[in-house]
Amino acid sequence: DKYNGELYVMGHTIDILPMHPLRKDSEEEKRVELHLHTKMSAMDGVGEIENYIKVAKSMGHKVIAITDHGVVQGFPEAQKHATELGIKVLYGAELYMVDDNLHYAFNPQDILLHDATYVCFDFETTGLSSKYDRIIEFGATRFEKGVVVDTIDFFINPGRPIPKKITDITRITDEMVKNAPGEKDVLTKIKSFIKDAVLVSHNAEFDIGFLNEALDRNGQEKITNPIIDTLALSRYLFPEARYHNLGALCRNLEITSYNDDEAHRADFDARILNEVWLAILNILVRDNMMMTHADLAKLKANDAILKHLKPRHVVVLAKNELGLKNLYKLISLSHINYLAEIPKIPRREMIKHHEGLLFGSACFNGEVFDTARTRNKEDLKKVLAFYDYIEVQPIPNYCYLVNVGSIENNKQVQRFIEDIIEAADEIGKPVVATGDAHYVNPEEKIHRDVYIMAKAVGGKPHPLNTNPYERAGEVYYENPDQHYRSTKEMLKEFCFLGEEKAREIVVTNTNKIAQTVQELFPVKSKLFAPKIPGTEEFLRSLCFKTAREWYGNPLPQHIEDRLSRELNGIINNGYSVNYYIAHKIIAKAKEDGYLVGSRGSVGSSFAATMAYITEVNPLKPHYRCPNCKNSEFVSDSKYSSGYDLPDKLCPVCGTKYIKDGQNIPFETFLGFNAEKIPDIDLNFPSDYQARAHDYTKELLGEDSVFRAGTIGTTADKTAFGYVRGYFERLGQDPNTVPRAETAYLASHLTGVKKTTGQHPGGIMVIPNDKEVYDFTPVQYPADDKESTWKTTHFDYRAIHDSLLKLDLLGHVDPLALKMMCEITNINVEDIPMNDPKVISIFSSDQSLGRKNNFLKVETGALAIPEFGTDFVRGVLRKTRPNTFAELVIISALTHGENVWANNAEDLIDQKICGLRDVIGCRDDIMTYLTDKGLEPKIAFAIMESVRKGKKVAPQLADIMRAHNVPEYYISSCNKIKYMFPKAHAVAYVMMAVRVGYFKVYYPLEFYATFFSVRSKQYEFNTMLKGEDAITTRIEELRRKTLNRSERLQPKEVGIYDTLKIAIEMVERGYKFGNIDLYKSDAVNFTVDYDRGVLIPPFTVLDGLGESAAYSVIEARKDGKFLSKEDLLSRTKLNNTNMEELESLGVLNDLGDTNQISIFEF
DNA sequence: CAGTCCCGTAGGCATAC
DNA sequence: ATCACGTATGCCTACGGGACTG
Ligand SMILES: Nc1nc2c(ncn2[C@H]2C[C@H](O)[C@@H](COP(=O)(O)OP(=O)(O)OP(=O)(O)O)O2)c(=O)[nH]1
Ligand SMILES: [Mg+2]
Ligand SMILES: [Mg+2]
Ligand SMILES: [Zn+2]
Repeated sequence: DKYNGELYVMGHTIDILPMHPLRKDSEEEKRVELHLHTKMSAMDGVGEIENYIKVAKSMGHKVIAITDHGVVQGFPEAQKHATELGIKVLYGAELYMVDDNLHYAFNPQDILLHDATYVCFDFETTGLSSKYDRIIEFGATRFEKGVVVDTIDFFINPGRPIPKKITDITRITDEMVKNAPGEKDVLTKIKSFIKDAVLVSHNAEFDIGFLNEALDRNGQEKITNPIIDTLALSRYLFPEARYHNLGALCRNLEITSYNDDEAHRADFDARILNEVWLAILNILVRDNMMMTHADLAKLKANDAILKHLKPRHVVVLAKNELGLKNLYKLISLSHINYLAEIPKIPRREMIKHHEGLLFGSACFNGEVFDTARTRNKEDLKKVLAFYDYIEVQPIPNYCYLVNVGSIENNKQVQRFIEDIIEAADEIGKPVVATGDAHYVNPEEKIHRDVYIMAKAVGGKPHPLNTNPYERAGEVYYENPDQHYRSTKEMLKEFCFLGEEKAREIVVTNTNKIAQTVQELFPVKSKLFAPKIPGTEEFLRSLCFKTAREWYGNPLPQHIEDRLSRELNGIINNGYSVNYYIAHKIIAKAKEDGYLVGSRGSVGSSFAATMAYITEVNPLKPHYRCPNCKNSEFVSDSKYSSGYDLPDKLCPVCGTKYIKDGQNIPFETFLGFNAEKIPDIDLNFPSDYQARAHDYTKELLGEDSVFRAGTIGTTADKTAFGYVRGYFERLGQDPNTVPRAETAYLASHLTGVKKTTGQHPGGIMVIPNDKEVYDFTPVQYPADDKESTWKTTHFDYRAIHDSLLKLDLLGHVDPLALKMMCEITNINVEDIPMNDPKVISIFSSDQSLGRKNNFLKVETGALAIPEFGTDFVRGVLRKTRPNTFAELVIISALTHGENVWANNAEDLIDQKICGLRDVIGCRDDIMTYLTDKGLEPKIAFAIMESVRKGKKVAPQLADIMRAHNVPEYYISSCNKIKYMFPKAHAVAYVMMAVRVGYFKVYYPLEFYATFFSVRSKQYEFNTMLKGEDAITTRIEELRRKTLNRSERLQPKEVGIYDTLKIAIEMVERGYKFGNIDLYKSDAVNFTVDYDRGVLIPPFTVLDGLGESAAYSVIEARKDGKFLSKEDLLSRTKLNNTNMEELESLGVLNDLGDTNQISIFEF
């Protein structure tokens, strides 16, 4: 397209080709992948577990491991898809292990530190490996009785070229060592210098490793001198410090003689080290003059060292249920006790929890490969001993190290791999070839490339990025190949070992490991409900007590029957504790002066009504007498809500009847036989929610309640951003990339974990006889140690079937109602549900009494919760409801995709149904189908699948047809994407009616509350100016919505929403007053009854937030503001705030400075 | 007095009921 | 190009300004 530069393909005919075949594996005997990352490896894995499993199946693989970075959040999906395809999953994770017991001393001896003789020394070498590299310089100082008595420094010819990298660091060239003696000729010299002194080195394992290796090579004994490591001591002394190199240690010890120009030469470093050691020695013996070399081992480092200890990757696989639990414990410990930006786990905890687990040595970030790179075989074997099996990976997996120059070339990588295998063979540790897969197929490599290029959460570069700081001129090397490899591919990668050896590590050993692992199912389907002695009886008697208070004693038989039946279901299925707790929290909130809103399917339970958990009464429409407890049930099908019954006096005692009953089946909540696991939902005022949550800890104990966790992943918008960033960093303008390509790439980047979070209200309850680790690991949300809640590592869906949830949600409605009740002195319970004027606002705006109608509204539903949007008001306009029952139907019809639009609306338009016979809520489906003669359980199952947006299964649709369910009904079911339970609709209509009551009868209080708690955005100068200004602005914004090329910014949408309510208020004859330094509240609109206006809070101004607003309230308690200067200095207002206040005329009475102001007095 | 850190404010995004 | 589900919590980032620090 020449106009927009996009590439277009014009299709004339379309042939549907067969699916691209999944990859095969031509080897007969299959390998097992023991190291694999899914999208749950944050900002790194791009392979979908479902696809891994499908490809594994296609390749004939029977087993596959899942080992994400530090987490097990991929387990649920893995189990789901593996079960479907009959693949066995090895459940595990790749953990970050640290050694937090520091080795300050080697070869311990009982020598008094304060008067020992020391040799501080340092080597320069050709590289990091004591085996493959050589010493090129030795420098040392000898220190006796408080004075340096000798120093020494000389070069050693390594007999090989010095790598450029080393010359860059040390400034030592081949030329300088050319005439120096060789290694063999200097050993005696070194030994005679150090004699039997205590040796001090910075990173002793490195220096001593080189020395011993050299001695060994030349047939000499290793040294036995006592050794001190100042690197470990640096961590001990400065646990918070990030860096512990010699320069950093000098800065921390305030040693100033260190300088970068002379550093990294053995003579200089040895001299500095001598100073360093003296300083440390002073600190150590200050408290304990008698401290010995051996005593150093007893020093106990602070936990803060964890943060800066280098983590080593270790793969952990669960062999059985015990192992799974131990794995969950390790995951929890690392995310809670040892969290240090990343979840670390000390080796000792690994050892403690080893039972049921297999430890594998992981990738090049594991200690095995590191040891192979830096140490000799003997050390390597010691390291290998910790592991149950040893991993080696294809050479391309290590390319990062070669690219950045840490390893010379692939040949050297191969040598390290061979060394590892040789050492492992000698001590009988099985070696396995692992692929460390990060994506499924080779062509998906670019998806990971995009993530390697992207910044992780917190702005951190990906560890494999070869130009992490985006320096111009530096290279982004090609990233390693890490797709899911076939046996054939893997054998080829290891052909350098010879056919037999390759087969052993690729096929034989991986299968052996897999065989020692039991097939596990981490997602449990059995429910473990909490038990507290006495709660069942408490609940039963509470419910019957309320019932008798309401309906008399003895209870009418059908009420007694329903309550008993419900209570049996509730108690037998383990819900009594949750009912009990919900009851207690609500009682507490009320005691604390708060309202609690009802919500959710629990309103279908009469027992819940009786326990005051919901305001919804699910019984059939009825009257009951508050005085003599007489009740009267109404069978007239005209009334489907008790609130619509005509007023009536009790025939027995003449008292005005209470009207109630919504006709809701209990089964919507729990099913016929507890087929589903509902939660209990409650709407707490937003400012009370946290307290409600805290109270569960008090009631059940800290170890029994956990906030449900959520997993935040990359979705569309973020994915597009990453793709654009990727092209930008490669120097390409992302706007020149075809949109289709960007979209294609982005679509493959979604679902990758970024962070974790907290469920909006869900509190998971752990039964007393279980531990949380029986179900899930725990963590802090977003790994934030300051969080008041620990969260479940798995999200709610994964543990839905095994644990109960209390959903203590936040909502503005109860908060708003409380505010309105307080300023009007009205009791919520006294607000009628059938006030004709109030009900009329849902079909007409007459009762609002407005002078003008700029927006041409036809109903009064604006600003009524869940009814005030353009869409819902449109439905109201079309249906003009005038009963509570109709509002309930409309509530459900206007929530969820394809419920009204493309569905009920069409049926009504085509006169196939009336408003009262379309599917008007979830429960309708079950009731209707049972009436048609379907088995209740089948009717229930269909209801559940419809409300979840799933189509009715074909067999079930056939059953429906067999029972004469019309085709339109089936297709209506199939279109619904989501549907309210009736109980929820009732609860929400109740709230809407209450809010409507205030809107009709207490407009100023209503608008004050609306603007305080609902409005997201204000444009206060427009609001203050009044009707003309508001209508002009609305018109301007509306024109923008109609204009296709222009879109309203989110902020403008907010302003638009607020102005719509503002104009309604103004048309009803009410006004906004100005901000008043002494009358305005910090955050809420208040009513000025004298002037009949609303006084805005300070926060209506953009950029003036809560903190600044409250500071004004505080400051004015200390007396009047004398001047603008005074106001500015006594509050947290900033200059922009001041300017805005000024332009609104709020500061008219104030002079610029105090002098003038005093003068004016 | 410039650099750094922390706080307040706002907006974007993802997830959930 | 969205004639439509509405309302909630929470995490991350950017930015500007004041307090702190070398
Ligand atoms: N508007 C709207 N409301 C929702 C949606 N999902 C849930 N709600 C409301 C209505 C639900 O009854 C209420 C509680 O949600 P739950 O997830 O607990 O489901 P519910 O209680 O209906 O069924 P349950 O028995 O818990 O499985 O929250 C939604 O997608 N849109
Ligand atoms: Mg629920
Ligand atoms: Mg819920
Ligand atoms: Zn009576």
